Amino acid sequence: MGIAERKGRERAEREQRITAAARLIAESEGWNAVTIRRLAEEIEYSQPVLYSHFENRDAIVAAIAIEGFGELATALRQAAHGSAGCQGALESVAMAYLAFARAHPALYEAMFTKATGLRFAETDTRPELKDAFAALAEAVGPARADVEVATETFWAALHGLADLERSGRIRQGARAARVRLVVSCLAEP
Amino acid sequence: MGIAERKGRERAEREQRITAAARLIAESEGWNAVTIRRLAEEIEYSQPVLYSHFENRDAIVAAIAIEGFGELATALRQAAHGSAGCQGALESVAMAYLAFARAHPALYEAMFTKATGLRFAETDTRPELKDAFAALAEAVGPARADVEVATETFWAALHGLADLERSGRIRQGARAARVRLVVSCLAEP
DNA sequence: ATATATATTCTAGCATTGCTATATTTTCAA
DNA sequence: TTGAAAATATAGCAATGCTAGAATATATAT
Repeated sequence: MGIAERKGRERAEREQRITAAARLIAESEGWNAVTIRRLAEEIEYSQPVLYSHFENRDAIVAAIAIEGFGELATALRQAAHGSAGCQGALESVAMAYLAFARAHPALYEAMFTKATGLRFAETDTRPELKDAFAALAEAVGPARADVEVATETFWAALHGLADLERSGRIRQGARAARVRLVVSCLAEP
Repeated sequence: MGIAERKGRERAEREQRITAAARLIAESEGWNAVTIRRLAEEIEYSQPVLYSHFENRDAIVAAIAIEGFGELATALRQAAHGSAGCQGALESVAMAYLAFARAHPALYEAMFTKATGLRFAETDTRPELKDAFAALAEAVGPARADVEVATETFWAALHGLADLERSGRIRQGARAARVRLVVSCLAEP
């Protein structure tokens, strides 16, 4: 009997609707507008139902953050493959990273400032997180010996640029110049 | 009659007590523990008094963030003067930046993630913000032609490193290596 | 010195939030 | 069809940011 399967499917669907609604609201009105009541209304169930899917509000944000890391990884890989040459790929990846952050500000916020509980270097690290790091390492790797240090530094530079751009603390216009500086640093030995 | 002066002094003192209490609580228990009720209790006044000093809770965080930028500026300058040579100064400044973020995590959080409303490149930008940027530029400046781009990129790299370290997403051990990489990039033409 | 006006502070409460205990309904198997 | 179990809803708690209005203290003018 496929009853259990159907129920499982329906639950997964509803869970998806929850995160989708949360993402939509967060992107259009900010994370403060993402309340349990609002989400319950959106999916047309009562509030306690949400707690049968997620332990608490933060867990919803964390789930979305993990989605985001998966999407970021594919976006970076797509950029890497679209461009030939080491330096060209690095620059493409860097620009893709910043574009991603700019296109989904609430998602990026979930990934890097809301869901701080998601560690990287631990045993329970979700594959999506490792994969995003790996996508960056692939772009950095071929050109350098100290891959890990270089990748961490590359990531930090990109994240810093994304964050300071978002908060309007560095000029929006000089993005390309800053990326060129970062990339030129990492491309050479 | 110095009555108005006395009142002004008392008000300023009370305001200082509010931000001091908020900072203390934030550093020891996190920003969630910084509630208006808690602060009111701490300064031994009723809650509405706080609203005669600050428009709302966020304004308290913003005031603390500005304090933080001032302190960061002096810390960076101290590091720059303590070390001779261009490259040496750059590295000292970088390490001082990361140490500052590590020593006052709640303060740093206030500066860069809580008080997002504080813009840099606008007319109403507080001098403390400009000064912190200037302190970085002083360290970057002598070695480069494109000072502004280089300073923005330097800042972004440092902020990214601080943020990813704080959230445990890059290894705590390799800090020096990453800083060396960043500095070597900016020191050379 | 006293009364009045002004400034200051407090009490009490509203609306919203995350979350949960409990009641109710629906679903499935015997 | 009926009874157990799973799923869902109602109602409410405690905490939060914030504010209206009452009450108190303070300074000035007579």
